[in-house]
Amino acid sequence: MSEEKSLNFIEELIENDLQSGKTKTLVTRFPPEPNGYLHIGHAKAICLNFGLTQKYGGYTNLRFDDTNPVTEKTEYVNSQQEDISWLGFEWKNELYASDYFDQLHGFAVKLIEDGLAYVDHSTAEEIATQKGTPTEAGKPSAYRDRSIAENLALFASMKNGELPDGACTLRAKIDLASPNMLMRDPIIYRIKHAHHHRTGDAWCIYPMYDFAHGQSDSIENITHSICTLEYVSHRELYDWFIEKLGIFPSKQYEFARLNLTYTVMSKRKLMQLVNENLVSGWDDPRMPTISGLRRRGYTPESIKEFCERIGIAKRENLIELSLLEFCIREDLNKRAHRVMAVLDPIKLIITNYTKGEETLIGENNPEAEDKGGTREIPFSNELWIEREDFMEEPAKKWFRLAPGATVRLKHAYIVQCTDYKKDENGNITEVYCTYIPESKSGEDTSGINVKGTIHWVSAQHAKTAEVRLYDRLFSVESPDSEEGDFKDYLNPNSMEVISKAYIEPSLVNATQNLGYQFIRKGYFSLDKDSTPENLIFNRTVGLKEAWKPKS
RNA sequence: UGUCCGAUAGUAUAAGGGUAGUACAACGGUUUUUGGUACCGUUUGUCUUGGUUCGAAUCCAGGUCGGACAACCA
Repeated sequence: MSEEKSLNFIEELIENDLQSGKTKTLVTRFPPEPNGYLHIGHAKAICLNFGLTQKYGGYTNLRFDDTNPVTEKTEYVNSQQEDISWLGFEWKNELYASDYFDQLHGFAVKLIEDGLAYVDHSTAEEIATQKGTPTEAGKPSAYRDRSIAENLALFASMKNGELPDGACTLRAKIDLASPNMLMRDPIIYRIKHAHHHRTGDAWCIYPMYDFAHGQSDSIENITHSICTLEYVSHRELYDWFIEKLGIFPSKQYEFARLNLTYTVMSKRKLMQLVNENLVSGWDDPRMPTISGLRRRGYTPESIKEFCERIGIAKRENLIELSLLEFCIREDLNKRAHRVMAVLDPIKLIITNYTKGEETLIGENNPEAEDKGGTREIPFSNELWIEREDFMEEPAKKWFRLAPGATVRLKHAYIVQCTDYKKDENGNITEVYCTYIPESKSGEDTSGINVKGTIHWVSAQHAKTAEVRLYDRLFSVESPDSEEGDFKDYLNPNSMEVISKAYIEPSLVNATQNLGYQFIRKGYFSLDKDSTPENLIFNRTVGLKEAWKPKS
């Protein structure tokens, strides 16, 4: 019974630190920059950071890494908080790197006083060329050896707004010959006369990421600062600042970020899709954003399960979208109510049904323990059925309707096709059947066995809805690694809108809190823009398809 | 040409010197009033060359391949 789940490398590290006493209380943080919406890749990091402290005790802070006022907005702060909460995680403290601007400024002054930082008036281009290349050492700036007093005065005038943007920067004095480019006197403060979403106009100098992140971790006593692989080379700098400043030694650990097939994950690219109106917004149901997935009908549980299954490691990875789809199907299979909707209708007329109409009862979910309760489904002699459920000349192993064939109408009777009509273009318009009265669902005494069951909606009782069928956003597995512009690989069929689908009447009471399975068609959820007058359903994911007709 | 990180089925992820396992995918079957679900089964793997060892995915050395690093972004 003790099937102990293997630990990922970060859990191993933490268990060691806990056992050795190096870590007393585990403290992690999730540190988004509020310059975009969170996506499924962030969800992986969120699940990791919050999951770790849930598992081992301790707590997780939410800290906005807001050191670049020109790209950051309160709108993003709000959306990011909403997404994390929706996933079901609670942060201990809501913090901002900007809370530490005073302390960070003090750290910079200390570095100057210790002869470890200097004000550089070189231009950006000069700094770039002086930096050398990975195989070639950098050269010192002409301003590298200014006196401490001069640096202090200059930094003060930077802070006091006496200099325009770009006039100079504050640089750490480390090692221009380091094989690690980040150690070649990195810029730690730059002048930006910009309005900050929280500090307003209090500052005109802002710390760089490398001078803010580690120190913020340290201020918060973060024990394990977990980030993605691209920060590996920053770790040396991270440790250097902490050591020179003599502050709490937070430690940084890196794992491989999530990549998903048929999508892109960089905030820059997602922003492009939004800005160029290639999607309807950050929460477009085709977007890999948390808000997009939510609108698409994904549940928090399914996303967390996905993050659990993909694992944590240091090797680059590209996860197949089918795994995400598996996770949402698995979850929705347990909870979604089954209903009937016809997306591409043709009429089915039952010629021997003389009762006019009757009310049938259907279980909402055969997979749920209580069957999800029941609902009433009106039945009559004229129904809408799916165009694809009738074949004039049936394929091999065809279980659905065809001339002479019998099928079960879900929750209702067995019918046999007697005739059909076509329009001048050869499209089927009507299918005629006779029904077998004693084959009623639940009280079938006909003794007839049919292979196929199809869904339907009573024509006179049907309601209508707009149904949006979503598919993968890109038509290639890895848009990032294709030649040219990633936008050239957008899937032109990523959204198909069915403006008038027929739905069973019970769906007028649909809510956004519940997923629905349109029987045999897939899982759907009510869109946030849906109104009682104009119902809108989004296809979350199709059902797994096991059969495709072969000529 | 430098430094750092990595390499296990199609995709992910375990095995921490002793039988290469799990999930998704694919394929086949049983059940089924959803061609869904559930259940059963099948196929497919340790980058390479040496070394250490009774024994190597695991330890060591070389190679190969992939990724990261030269923003006043994070």
